[in-house]
Amino acid sequence: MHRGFLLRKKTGTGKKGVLENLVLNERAQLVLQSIIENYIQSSEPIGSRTLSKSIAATLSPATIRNIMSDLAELGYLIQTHTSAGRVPTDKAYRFYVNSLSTATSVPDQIKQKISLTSTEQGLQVEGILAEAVRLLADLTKFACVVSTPKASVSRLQRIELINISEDRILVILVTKAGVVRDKIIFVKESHSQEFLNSVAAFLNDEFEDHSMQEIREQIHQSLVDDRNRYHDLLAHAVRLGKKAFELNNPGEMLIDGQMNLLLDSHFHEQSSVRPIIDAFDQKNAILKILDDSMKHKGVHIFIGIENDSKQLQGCSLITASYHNKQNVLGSIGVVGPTSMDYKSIISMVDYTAKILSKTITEQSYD
Amino acid sequence: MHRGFLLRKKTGTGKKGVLENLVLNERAQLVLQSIIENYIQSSEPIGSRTLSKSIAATLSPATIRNIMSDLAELGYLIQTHTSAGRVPTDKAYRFYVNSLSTATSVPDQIKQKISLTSTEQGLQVEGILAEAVRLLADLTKFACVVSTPKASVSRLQRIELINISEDRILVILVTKAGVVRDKIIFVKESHSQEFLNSVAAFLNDEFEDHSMQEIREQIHQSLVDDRNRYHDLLAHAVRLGKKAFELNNPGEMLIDGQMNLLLDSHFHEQSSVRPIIDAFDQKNAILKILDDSMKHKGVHIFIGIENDSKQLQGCSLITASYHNKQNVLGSIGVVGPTSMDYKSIISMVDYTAKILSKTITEQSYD
DNA sequence: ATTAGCACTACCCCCTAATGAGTGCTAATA
DNA sequence: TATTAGCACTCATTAGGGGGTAGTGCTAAT
Repeated sequence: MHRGFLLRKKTGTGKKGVLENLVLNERAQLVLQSIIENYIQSSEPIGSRTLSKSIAATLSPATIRNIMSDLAELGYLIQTHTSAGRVPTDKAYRFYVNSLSTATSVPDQIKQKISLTSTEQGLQVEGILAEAVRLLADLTKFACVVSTPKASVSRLQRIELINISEDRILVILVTKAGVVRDKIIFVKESHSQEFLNSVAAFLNDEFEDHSMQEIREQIHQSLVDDRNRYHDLLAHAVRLGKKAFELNNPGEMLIDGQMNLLLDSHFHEQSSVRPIIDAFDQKNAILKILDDSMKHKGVHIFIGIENDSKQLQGCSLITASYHNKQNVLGSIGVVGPTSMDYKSIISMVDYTAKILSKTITEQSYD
Repeated sequence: MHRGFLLRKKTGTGKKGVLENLVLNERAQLVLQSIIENYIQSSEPIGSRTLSKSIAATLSPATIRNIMSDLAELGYLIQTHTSAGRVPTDKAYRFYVNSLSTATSVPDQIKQKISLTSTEQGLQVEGILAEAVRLLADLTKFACVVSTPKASVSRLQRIELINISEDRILVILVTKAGVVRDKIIFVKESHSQEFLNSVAAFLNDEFEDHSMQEIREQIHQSLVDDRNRYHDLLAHAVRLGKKAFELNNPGEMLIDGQMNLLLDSHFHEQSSVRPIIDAFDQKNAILKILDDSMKHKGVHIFIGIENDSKQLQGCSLITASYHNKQNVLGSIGVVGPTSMDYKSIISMVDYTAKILSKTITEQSYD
């Protein structure tokens, strides 16, 4: 048993023998990294012989075998069958991405392709997002998702109330971020358009530039506080406003390039893609990841088994949030095989998110 | 050569020997129909022995072989190789759907599933369409498409102009059909919101209930006719109106269930699905079919080679238009293999389109 | 600590033979 | 004359067997 030589004490801790407290020595790291990179390219099990050729350091196949054997014991590699080469585990990919210098930059050639033309066309945010997600899907050849701006953080640009029938009012909300949302609210009594105009004018006056969250809170306050009860316009404004600003839309997301997954060579069998497709249909698992990724800056990586959702444990997600001048609005991400080329995909997602932020900021309404 | 017995003179024409003028005799029709139905179920070549068991009339395999041989000569069947069973051609499917009694009704069990709940929720038309297309995709297990209401035929409910920056105005158009469209127009001079309000009020007054097409024509007329040139408000209204009503959106469509195609057993090889996926991405070929299908009532069927677009010649489309009280708005359809179960799919598309029409009519703004 | 050498494993590819579902043709039959 | 039984033939599919190969683990030598 020669496991000992492969490990090295973590600086600072004196513990020994407990695997979790130990760190791979440099040579083992090199071998592991090399296996991963080879596998990402070929998506075929890597053997000691192949590796001894491609690796920088000159190590004999036998030595590599020993190292590999230990790496396997530590859970970084597995074999599909006894006499097959080794395949990296999710733990290995995690090691790999952690060891990546975060500053991989996108090749100029690709940078040129990442540009969003929408602004000139006068497209809304949704259009820009659609373009971004399609672009990223084309570039990465995987499936891509983007969450639309969170309603709660966006700030009000304008509200319009349109009388469409006895008991229905069409509400149109325009946010500073450039999102137009419409919904219908039902009312008991009929209102004239003139009256609705005054209500809208009042709400605009009162709430322009406030976040939806704030607005909801203030309206709630007004309802508790009955000072306004006797002022007809105000009372109506508050009542209609409550309905109008009631959150509603469960958070949307746009998807593109799902097909890429099915056509991708990394997913040899269709059965492995099936759960992922289902996750796309149900949306919530992916939305949750996108939401979580809004909380911290930078690129987020979720590798296979790390995902809470069982359906997503066969794939990896790479996400990055986008923002305008004031707020983080949502996030954009790639869904691909755990054996994807993390290095380049990470940089593409990062760069695309930045361009997306820039484009949206430019065309925000303030 | 015993081709003669299989054919029967078309009633009324005396011509003979020209195949196109002849019609299959009843037994041949029965055999062909049986082959098609078997193939639709199994998607495997049908042999004479298999058929002689499943067919209603008692015919020996040998007899069936003779008939099949003739059907093959007439272009209804092909063999993948010499000693394989027969597979129906697109011509056969055309014969088959033409011979279907148009009045196949949907089983109650499925009828129950076809219901659009959106109305209560106060969802817009786009939401209803999204729900309809998803429903149909789930039901048929194929890909489904629906075209959004044509801008040109929809009638104006309301227009809003919102000043969002020095040189940009957000235009919101609400149509009677319940579609809310927004776009940004660029202007040279800045306008106050009050001014925009008067312009909007004028446009609403003038054009409510007119179709977009009409509005565009009338505005065009006003521009030629320079009567209004000296009236400031009018002049601006016409100028802004021109931009606002300029059609732009190239006709949209919603897609769902693309994945079903890739997972479907009828498309054995992925390569055969590829062109169809590409057609989805490019949209125009499918949009054209949906547009065409709006011109006539009822269900439309496009089988394989009948499609103008090469990409779609490997699949069949079944479409039906939907409408509100006044106008045909768009159409909804299924894209599947040429060997799909036409009987049930046709009835599902038909029924879904009807429910869709009903739902949209109910929530139209008049 | 590293490496060379060797026995062993299991997949993959190719060849072959057997199977079987299907055809077309011909002669017999009703 | 239309139908059917019989038969030879075709060809995809499957199973089995051997050789090749890429890989492993172990041991002994360096």
